[in-house]
Amino acid sequence: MQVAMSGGTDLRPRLPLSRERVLQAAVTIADVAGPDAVTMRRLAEELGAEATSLYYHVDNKDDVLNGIADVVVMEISQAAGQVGGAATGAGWKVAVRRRIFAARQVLLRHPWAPGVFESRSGVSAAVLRYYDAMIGLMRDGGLSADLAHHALHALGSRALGFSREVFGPGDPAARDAGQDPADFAGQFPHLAGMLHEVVHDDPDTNLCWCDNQAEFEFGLDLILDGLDRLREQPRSSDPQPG
Amino acid sequence: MQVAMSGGTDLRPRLPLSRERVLQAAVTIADVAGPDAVTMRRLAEELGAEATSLYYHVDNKDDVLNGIADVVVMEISQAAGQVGGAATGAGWKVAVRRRIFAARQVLLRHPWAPGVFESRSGVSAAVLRYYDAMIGLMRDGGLSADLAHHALHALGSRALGFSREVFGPGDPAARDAGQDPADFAGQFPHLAGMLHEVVHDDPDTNLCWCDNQAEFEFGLDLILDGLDRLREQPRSSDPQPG
DNA sequence: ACCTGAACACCGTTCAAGT
DNA sequence: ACCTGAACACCGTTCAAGT
Repeated sequence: MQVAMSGGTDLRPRLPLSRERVLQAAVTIADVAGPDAVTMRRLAEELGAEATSLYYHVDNKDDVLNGIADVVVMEISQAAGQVGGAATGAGWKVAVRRRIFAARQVLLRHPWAPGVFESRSGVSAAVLRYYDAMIGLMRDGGLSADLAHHALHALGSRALGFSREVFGPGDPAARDAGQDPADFAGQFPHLAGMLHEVVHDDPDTNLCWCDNQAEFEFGLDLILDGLDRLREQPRSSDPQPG
Repeated sequence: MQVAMSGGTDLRPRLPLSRERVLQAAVTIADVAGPDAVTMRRLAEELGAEATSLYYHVDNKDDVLNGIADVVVMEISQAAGQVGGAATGAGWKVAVRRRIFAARQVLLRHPWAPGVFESRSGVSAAVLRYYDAMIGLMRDGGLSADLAHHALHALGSRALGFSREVFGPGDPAARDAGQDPADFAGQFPHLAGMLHEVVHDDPDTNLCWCDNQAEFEFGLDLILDGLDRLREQPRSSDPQPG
């Protein structure tokens, strides 16, 4: 029950550090200031300690990033585990869909997480657990082991609730400054034509003129429907080379 | 026709720097030493100059990364432009497929490029040009503007020839060291069961036991086939909110 | 066992100064 | 116009030393 009694500026009792506290602080920093703000020094400051003290509780910065990725994955697993249980037959699709949307919901709170996921190499036990449950749903729904395996690859990051968008975020049409916007239709005729027909002033639209949630659903359903079709009429699910 | 005449260690004529030379050097460094090796100091060393000199030709490091991303995108556009021209009707699918595989071929030479793409925000003219051509193929094939738009989102990074894999690269099943491999089947029963049925000792297999090229094709065809079906029998291609 | 301070090698970037 | 040198603020990480 030790309390810092130094009559200085630090009023907080200074809980002892721990791996969990370090990771939690890192998640908070990423949430409020973005992933680049997660530095060992900033982390230490947030915890009222010195940067070098962190190395007693974590291996290095890479360990911190792996750690916060896992924190989010476990949040995702927990949220996904709370949606309705498995269903048999065609119900596998809605069960998987629900889990994926639950995952997506978690990522809204941690928009930096996809970038950190993609910067990691290898796979943690937390991710394996998440995929294990998803495979279970698919197998219960009647997908073969082969098809479930292909399914995970086809879904890719969508299984975890996100997909990298082709446009942005960022300036919609021009990173190159010296570009004449009036010339847009001349330089990109098909793109301009498409946008002209597609644009709808939706409030949920982002900088790329698109409703990300709707596009995520479209792509996800395209894949899930395709998998369901293969479930019903399996063909050579192992593509021949050549 | 100036040549450095200093009788020092530097024998090379020292071409003057230029944005193009800087970007080319950056691509080379990334190719041989990975993207993290692309630092302003290393870049300068490679060019026989000082780090601070680079700032006369590029804005900052972000500009360098945007630049090398565009170099690769332009390589991709050129390779994709050399495959067979457009086809009408159902031929759109094979035309798009060929372009995407051409893109993928380029990325084999620059395996760091996907990571850099994903770290960029906004979209360059080079990317817009690439997508413009792809939209043209789709519209010629009979896809509506709306469907072509959804298609780009659904393809996501696959349009540029890559997809982020769920597993690795890296240690296949365990980033967490303290894990008993004998317990694998106990902790991840569905995963273990799936792998048991799926594993085939293919030489083209990577660390995740999977043939990345075959999985890429599977996922790509799933999406393209789904889109082609929507082309033939369009339904409400604009998903209703709620 | 847990934390600190000093120190090291390495970043990106600026700016006045050189040619 | 083009390049350099010194300098600054900031990294991740080590290690001997403190309690």
